[in-house]
Amino acid sequence: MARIKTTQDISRKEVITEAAATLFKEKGYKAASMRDLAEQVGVEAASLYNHIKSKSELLHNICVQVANDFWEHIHEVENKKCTGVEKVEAILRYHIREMITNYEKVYVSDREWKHLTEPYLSNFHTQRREYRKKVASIIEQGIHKGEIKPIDAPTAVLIILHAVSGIDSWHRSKQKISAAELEANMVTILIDGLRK
Amino acid sequence: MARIKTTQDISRKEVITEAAATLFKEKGYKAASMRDLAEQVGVEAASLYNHIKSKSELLHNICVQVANDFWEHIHEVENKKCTGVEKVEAILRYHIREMITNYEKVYVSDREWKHLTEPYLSNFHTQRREYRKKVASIIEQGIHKGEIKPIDAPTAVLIILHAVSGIDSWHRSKQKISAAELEANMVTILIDGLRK
DNA sequence: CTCAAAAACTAACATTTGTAAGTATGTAGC
DNA sequence: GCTACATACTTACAAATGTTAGTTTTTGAG
Repeated sequence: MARIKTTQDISRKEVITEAAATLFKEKGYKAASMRDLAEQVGVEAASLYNHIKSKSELLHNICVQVANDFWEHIHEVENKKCTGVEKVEAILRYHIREMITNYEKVYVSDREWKHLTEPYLSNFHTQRREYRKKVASIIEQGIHKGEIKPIDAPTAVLIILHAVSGIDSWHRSKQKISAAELEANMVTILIDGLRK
Repeated sequence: MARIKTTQDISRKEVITEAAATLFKEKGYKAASMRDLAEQVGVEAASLYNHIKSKSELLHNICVQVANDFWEHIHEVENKKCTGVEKVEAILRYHIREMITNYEKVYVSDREWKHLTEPYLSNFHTQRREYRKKVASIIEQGIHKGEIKPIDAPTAVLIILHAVSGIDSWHRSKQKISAAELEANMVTILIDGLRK
């Protein structure tokens, strides 16, 4: 009888969730079946239900975990004593690093959250909007202080956050530059684009 | 008996394709059912098959149409006599405008092409890669001529193209700035970020 | 070794899916 | 009005899906 491999640190539920993230990223939430997922962890589909409640719970857990990480981080940034540009740069760098180290989950949270069920869908949506407002507000402060060009803040947010999701292509790229170089390049282009 | 509304210029197949684009954008290709689509055009699901061959043909048509538009445009740009920065700006502006005027189809082509079937999937994938190479090559020329900062060109491409897909948020935004302002802001941030 | 708990299995289910076959209805030219 | 064609409808089906129920196997503590 096949068993889901675990270590002391990582529960079977976590193993399943990790595999789900990879699968959801590759095929999309809807196209990924529980039988696919079961095969990935080396077990029959029904066996998964000894560890999880439902498919949608998997997506939910992924999205919540990612959302909380970003939520926590932006609060730290808000309380920092530094310039607006520096704050934006810190946020950007965090997004880049998360997208590199935590790829599958961040990707899934970003592209598949539409398939969350209520009330989690509304919660997620709201938190996402709030997050963007926070970033926009930091940018606006920077504009007022003359550090940042007089641009439309929501547009800047949109550019920065979506640009990061392009790291997807970097992951798939054969001859890739290092993660550090990638980060440096992205910061150069985007932060210089903002700076006055 | 309900009938699909048409004008002289637009065939029933086109009506269905437009509705499909909207539906695929909202729910995702996999989650959008033919019964959903049928309801949208005011007809029974099976009736759609008098006009189309299959669900996947709809996605295929959408993706091909969008891909061809961009493909054609970049060839025009390549043959233009102007600086590299101007070429990149032209490409960026085209992307922005397409994302604004041709929203649903461009969005679907961008996010749902993974669900294309072979051999169309491979073709699309290849063309997409070639397209990005072309843009990267334009940027590299600009770097050599000293118009553009010495950055990693593929990274710049990734940023620009993905930033545009953020226009999605702009469409959903309640109190949006005008399309012209949006374009101006995006060009300011991104092109200034590239320029030396 | 024993035994309870954990984790796997098999079998089955109700739905939903894309689509085919056959039939009815609407429409346009004669 | 008649005919032919386009377009719709009804019915049906096979495959795939998420999930439950019930059973067997494995594991680890005493």
